Amino acid sequence: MKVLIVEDEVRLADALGQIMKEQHYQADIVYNGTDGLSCGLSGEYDVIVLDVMLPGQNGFQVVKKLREARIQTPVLMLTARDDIQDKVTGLDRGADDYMTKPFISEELLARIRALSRRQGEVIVEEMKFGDLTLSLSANDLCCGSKSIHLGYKEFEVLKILMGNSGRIVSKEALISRVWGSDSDAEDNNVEAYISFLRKKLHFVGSKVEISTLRKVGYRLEERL
Amino acid sequence: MKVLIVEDEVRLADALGQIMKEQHYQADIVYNGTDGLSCGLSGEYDVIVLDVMLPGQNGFQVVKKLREARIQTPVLMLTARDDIQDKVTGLDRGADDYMTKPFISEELLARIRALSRRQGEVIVEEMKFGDLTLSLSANDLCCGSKSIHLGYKEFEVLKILMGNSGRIVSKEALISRVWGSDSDAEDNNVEAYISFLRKKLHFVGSKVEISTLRKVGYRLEERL
DNA sequence: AGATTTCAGCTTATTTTAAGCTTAATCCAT
DNA sequence: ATGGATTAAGCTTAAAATAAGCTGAAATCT
Repeated sequence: MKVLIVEDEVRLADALGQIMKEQHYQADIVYNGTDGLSCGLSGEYDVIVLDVMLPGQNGFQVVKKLREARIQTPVLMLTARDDIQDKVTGLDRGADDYMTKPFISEELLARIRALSRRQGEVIVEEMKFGDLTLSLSANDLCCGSKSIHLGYKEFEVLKILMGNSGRIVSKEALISRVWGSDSDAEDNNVEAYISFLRKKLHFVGSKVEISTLRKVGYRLEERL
Repeated sequence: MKVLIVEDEVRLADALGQIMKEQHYQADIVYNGTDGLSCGLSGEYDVIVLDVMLPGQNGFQVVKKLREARIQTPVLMLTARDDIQDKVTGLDRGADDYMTKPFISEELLARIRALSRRQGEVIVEEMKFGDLTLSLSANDLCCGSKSIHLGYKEFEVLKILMGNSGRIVSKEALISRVWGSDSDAEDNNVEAYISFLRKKLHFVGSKVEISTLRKVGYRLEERL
């Protein structure tokens, strides 16, 4: 079991390293966000323990970039503040769990065990809706024999729509889940992506369409 | 689903009202503890969102009095401080959940859903009256095999009429709930929408009609 | 280069407004 | 009281105004 610890307070970082050692976990310690990111990108860890407040890049930025690079290593974020906004931001950016300081080693270990277990779960490879198949690993949208690649945001938007099979998803919900709940993205950003997606749905010849409910949101529907 | 919001910061209160509106929840807003208590005592709400710091009576006093009056409506308390003592006090006095500001709408909604679920209530997807069905997710009005789309305001007006099955609803009430209590909409606006709705009721061939009570208001009635 | 954001012009749906109309209530002279 | 005149309330519509949403192209990131 390999754990990466990204924590700038040297005393705490060493204490964490010590705790890991006692469990016979192999721990690497780095003291800033940039190093954390480059180590994390190697994909060799089973769990990453990541402080939010870091010199250089903060924890949110690190986890976001890791996820953008498709690194799925479970991340446990640490923060001094018990701030819900922080928590939501962290989880939105792709963190898997969240713990406020101070904490006791038992709790840390329990959470790390839980996260590493989660790795063993089956990972869904694709989502379906109507005649569409969305490949979650390749970000490809397929319909029949045709297939087209989706960009990151196109992919995320469609994934959320498909995940809510047929239910209405508001622009606000899409903004907070794709752009981040603290972002300043405007409605038009969503509109633009909806437009891109409609073009691609048409390209692959799907019967599925994104229907608009004015002042409410969007949802997937299958034309007959 | 009816939600009572008791919050003295007008901006926040309005934002909360807006969030509720987006979910098609019916929200009443009051700005002090005393009004909160008297509305809460009516027992007509599914959830009460109650700020702790309020002019007049504070949130703790309000929830305590509600419970003393045997009102069991779930209460979600809001506070600026993340103070464990506050939390304990609130829960001791009878609050059901507790959330610190700032928070995001997703979390608020999740907690409200949890509280209303606890009540045993299922979240309604449609409303019925006579031979009419109003789809709350699609804003569609159905009668038998016919169906027609309602615009946002048409939908809101009809929803309120249906929600008061058969009772009289005044123009003022419709204005304050559909246009907003601070709006300067005139009676004629309501009349226009009533007219639009009557046309649509006729179109779908419903036996339900909107009857006028001069100088009093409107109500739904079913023709025989 | 590819992804993303921004912006402007456009289309379409919703909302407001206002004028002319209908219906109901009130008043007043018979 | 009765019934016509007067007034107020409400109804209906078309047109105007506004708002929401769409899309292509340019600009900006990465």
